[in-house]
Amino acid sequence: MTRRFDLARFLPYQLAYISERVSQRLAADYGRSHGLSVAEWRVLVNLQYLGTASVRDIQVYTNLEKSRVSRAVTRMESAGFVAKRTGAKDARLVEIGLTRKGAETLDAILPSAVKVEQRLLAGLTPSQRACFAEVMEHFHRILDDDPDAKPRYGENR
Amino acid sequence: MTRRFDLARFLPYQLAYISERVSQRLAADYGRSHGLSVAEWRVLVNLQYLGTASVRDIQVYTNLEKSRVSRAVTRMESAGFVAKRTGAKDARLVEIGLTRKGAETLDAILPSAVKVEQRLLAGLTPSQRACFAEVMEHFHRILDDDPDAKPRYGENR
DNA sequence: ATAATATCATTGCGAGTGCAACGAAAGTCA
DNA sequence: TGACTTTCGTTGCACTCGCAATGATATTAT
Repeated sequence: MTRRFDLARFLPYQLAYISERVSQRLAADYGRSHGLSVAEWRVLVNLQYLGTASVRDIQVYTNLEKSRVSRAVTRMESAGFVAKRTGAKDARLVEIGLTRKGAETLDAILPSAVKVEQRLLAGLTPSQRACFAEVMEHFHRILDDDPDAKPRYGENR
Repeated sequence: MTRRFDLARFLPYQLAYISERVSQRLAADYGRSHGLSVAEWRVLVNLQYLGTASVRDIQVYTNLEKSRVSRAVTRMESAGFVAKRTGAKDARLVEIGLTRKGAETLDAILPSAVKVEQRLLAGLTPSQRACFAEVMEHFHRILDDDPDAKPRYGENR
């Protein structure tokens, strides 16, 4: 019989919990006001960052399943946030870009998202922030060396 | 037009990413060997910790939707991991407990889960661990004070 | 050039999830 | 006691997700 195991002290659970709590807080802003899901939010942000991108580009950068990206893009196209067209140079790719409406929506959302992040980080000393970043990076490196963990960026590449 | 926004540097994304990566690594163990989902894993662990519990107890402790708990319990009952019976003192409650098979399964899984956690924490200095814990607690406190965030424990209580 | 292989995006399917509604069982209060 | 309210667990519904299979296009090798 394994010793008593307290989920609340279990690192993976702690990470999942804080992550979910922060994520929900964020969604309270962009979900309520514009009906966006997490996947859609990430796609939107990625498009602002890259300008134009294929499904695969977005998949790698946002760390979402490609089918999830594909569907998010489809939904957002119906909603008028993004425009899709077949790749000019490579017809397998899809060139996805923000519409004016998509850009405006993002501009309306981003400030509050950034504010949430700032509130979370405010009150932390520089050394605390640095330490936190170190630890996160440490976790990633451990997983990088673990053959049973998913590679750091996307499923491939 | 908001300034270029790099998702990779965005704290909520970083938290979601590390959480998901760790979670998947964990599921690689208990999912592959025993076909458990995250919800089922949490329920199992909780039952070992509490001995016997109601759906509500589990919901609060594991931070899962009550319907999610209810269904996880149903699935695990079919699988023979847990036993349900109507509450003796309060007939609204359900008394849920591990079966021998459930306990044995958990004992088979727990060590590898603990090892994953230990590998993640190994190599961190005591001050790094302390700092990390501080920062996590800090995030929670910020959210505790945020009316738009979900309360820290469950939806109520 | 042509056949074999690889890459990209979409979709069908089964399963899981959140939300709201519901029924059953306490609890409350006059 | 009897009406009203609250708590607990389940379920219907619509939706999303992951995975594998598919079709289309490019790339590579013979």
